[in-house]
Amino acid sequence: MIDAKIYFTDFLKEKNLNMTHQREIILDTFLSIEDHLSVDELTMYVRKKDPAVGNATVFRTLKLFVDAGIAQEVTFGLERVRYEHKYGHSHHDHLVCSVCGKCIEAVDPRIEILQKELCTKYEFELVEHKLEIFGICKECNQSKQ
Amino acid sequence: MIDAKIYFTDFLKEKNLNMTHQREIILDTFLSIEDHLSVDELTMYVRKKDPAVGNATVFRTLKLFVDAGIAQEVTFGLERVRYEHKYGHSHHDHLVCSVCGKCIEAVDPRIEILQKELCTKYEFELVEHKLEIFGICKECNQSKQ
DNA sequence: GTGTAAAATGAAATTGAATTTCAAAGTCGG
DNA sequence: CCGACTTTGAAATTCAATTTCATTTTACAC
Repeated sequence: MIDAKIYFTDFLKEKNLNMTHQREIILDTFLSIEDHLSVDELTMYVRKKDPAVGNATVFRTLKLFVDAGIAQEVTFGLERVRYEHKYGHSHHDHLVCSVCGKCIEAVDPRIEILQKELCTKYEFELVEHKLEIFGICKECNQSKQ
Repeated sequence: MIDAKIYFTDFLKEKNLNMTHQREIILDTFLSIEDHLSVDELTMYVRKKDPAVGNATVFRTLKLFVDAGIAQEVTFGLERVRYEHKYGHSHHDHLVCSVCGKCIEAVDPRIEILQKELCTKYEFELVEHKLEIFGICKECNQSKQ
C-alpha cells in the first residue's frame, strides 16, 4: 500500500502537480478499501475523515489515479462507473452477485490462453479484455433456503 | 427473419398491445441490420422509411424487443447502450475493434466450459456472462501499414 | 359506420450520472 | 512575503436515458 502512495507522489511530481491534503485522504481511503466503489461511494468514505471534501475533487482525483495506473474504471453491466485497485493487482475477471452486489475477483490462466487463440483465429490483435460473470454467490444462495 | 416478426406479433397480442405502423417499420429496420446500433442510430435508419417516427418510440419499441427476447442490450466498455439481435442467435462473445468500432461475434465452447468450472470453484451460481475483447481488427491492422 | 375506452405516438420535459466552469483559496519557489 | 500557478467546492452544464402529456390512432362493441 505504501508503495502506491510513493508511486502516486512521484507521478504528481513528474506532472508538476502537488500532493495536497485532499489527494492524500482520497488516496488513503481508496487504498484502504478493497472494493469497487463509485465516485459518490468513495466520497462518502472520504467525508468520514474530512466532511469538506467535494465530490468533484474525488472525481478528479480518481481520474488522476487512473492516469497514474493506480486505479482502473470498471462497469458491471449497465451500472455506473466504479473504480478498482490496479497498482499491485494483476489482471482478473469478475464474478458479480446479482443479489448482494458483491464482486469476486478470479482468473483462470486457461481462459486467458483460449482468448488469445480466439483472437488469432480472427487475426484480431488483442489489446485488453473484460470477462464478467453474473449470478448468485455462495452466501446469497445459502441464505435463500 | 420472418419468424421474428411472427414471434413479436404474438408477443404483442399476448400483452394486449397492437402491431402498429411504427412498430413494424422499427422491427423491419432492426432485423435488416446485423449490427449493434444505439437508439439514435436505429432512429436514423427508421427515418429513411418514415421521417416522422420519434426517438421515444424507437426507444420504447427496442425495450419491447428486449422484453420479447428479440433484442438484447449491450454496452462495450464505457460506451452508450446498443442493441443486438437475440432471436435466433445463440450466445456469443464480442471482439470489438477500437479503431473502426466493428464488432466480431465469436464463441469458443472451451471458454464457456472453463467459465462454468471457475464458478463451481467459487460455489457461484452462473446466470449469464459477458466477454468482451478489445483490440484491432484484421482490416485496420492491414491498413496501418 | 359510429362511439368509446384503451393504447400509441412525438415533442418536450425530466432525470441522473459524468464532467466542466469559475471564483476563491491554497501551494511553492524565489 | 510575492506572484504565478495549482487546487478546490459549489454550482452549472452536458448528454444519454427515460418519462410526461396532450393528441392521435386503434380495436372492438354496437
